[in-house]
Amino acid sequence: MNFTLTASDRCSNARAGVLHTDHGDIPTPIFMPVGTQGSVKAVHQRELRQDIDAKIILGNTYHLYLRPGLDILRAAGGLHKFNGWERPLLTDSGGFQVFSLADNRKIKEEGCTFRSHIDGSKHLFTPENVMDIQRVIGADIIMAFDECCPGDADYNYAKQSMERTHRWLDRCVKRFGETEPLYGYDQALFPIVQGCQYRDLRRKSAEYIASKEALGYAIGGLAVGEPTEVMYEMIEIVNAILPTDHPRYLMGVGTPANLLEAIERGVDMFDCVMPTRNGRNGLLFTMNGTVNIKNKKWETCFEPIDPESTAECDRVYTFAYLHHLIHAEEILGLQICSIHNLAFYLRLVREARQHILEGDFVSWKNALVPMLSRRV
RNA sequence: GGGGAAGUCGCAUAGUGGCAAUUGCAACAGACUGUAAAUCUGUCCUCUUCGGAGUUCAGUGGUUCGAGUCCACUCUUCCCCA
Repeated sequence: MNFTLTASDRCSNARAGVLHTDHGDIPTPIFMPVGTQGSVKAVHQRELRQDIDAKIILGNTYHLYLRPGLDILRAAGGLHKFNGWERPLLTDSGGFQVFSLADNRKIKEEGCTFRSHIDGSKHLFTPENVMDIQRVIGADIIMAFDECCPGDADYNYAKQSMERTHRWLDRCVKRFGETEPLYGYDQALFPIVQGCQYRDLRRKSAEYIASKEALGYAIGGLAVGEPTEVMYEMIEIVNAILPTDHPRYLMGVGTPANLLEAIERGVDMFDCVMPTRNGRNGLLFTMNGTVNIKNKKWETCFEPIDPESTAECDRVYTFAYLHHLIHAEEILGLQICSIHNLAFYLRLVREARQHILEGDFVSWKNALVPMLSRRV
């Protein structure tokens, strides 16, 4: 795997590039739809390819390890074969579940013990076995096992957590180096910057992570409760330290405006459940702002959802019809909302890339951000 | 014609002397950021300065300190027998 930096914006830290993998090229900046359990919820692979043109999607180590389990994934020949997705895949390590399943886990130096949310059984995740599990899943990009620290953690906890994440990283790198891909194509390990909302910790973490000479670098532990401005500041601090010739991946972010602000600050890759989850909950992202399709005002709006969209459903179906489907709890409604939002996110990063190449990214972004944050 | 049962805030329900009144649905809003989420929260008689205030349980009248609840009559609906 390698990264080509195609263009750097003169007025900001925004960049355009291409990430080459054995499953195909990924133009950056890029948004990666989240497919936790080997499926992007409510969206067919056909739609991901044709309507949305997703270049890479995520899977999750914790969820796939619990179900279907490693025996099945190994027998299938890895996740690409199992779910029929022949483009690149990235797996998160379970570090986010250390945060989101806080009531069901215990962190120790060795690793983290989880109680399964499915059947209550106990499992131990260590940096070593998380590398082994991600070898079996077989994503093109795999993530270091970290702790995603809560946004309101105090300084001492954030420091301890960060230092432990660094020690875990060393063990991840060691194990990763001692093992081979199982299915005949390369895998890259991305380390993750932590440090919560503390400037000196973020700097320290970025320096430590940068010293690992990885193929890409991730920024974790943001958008977990801290103010948006703090998040932007942390991105600036970290990206000033991370090498420029490798992709930077901002984990779990965010709103359309968050994406553009982070791109301006030099981020290349994003993933977030927001387009799919909020879509299933009736929220549409558009160039004019957010639409709550459940609201009565859409009952009689017979305009197509988005005539400019790459997704056929956006051109064919109207707001009124979608309003009806969501109220009637028809599954098709969830599908249309999810496809629309993902197509919108991919269009947003595609346009961002185009404007970086054309050299007018900042003015384009500054005009668009206030629109994106409105409520329609 | 005779006998029986029942009418509660859109619908359906709870309530057997202290009640602006239970619960579900519907409706109307809001939240959601490396997915334990097709989930969760709020409002849902009227007004409100969010402290409260005012009118309610088919209708009318009565008993009672106090009635959705007890009594009388009226109206309406359903069931059974002719």
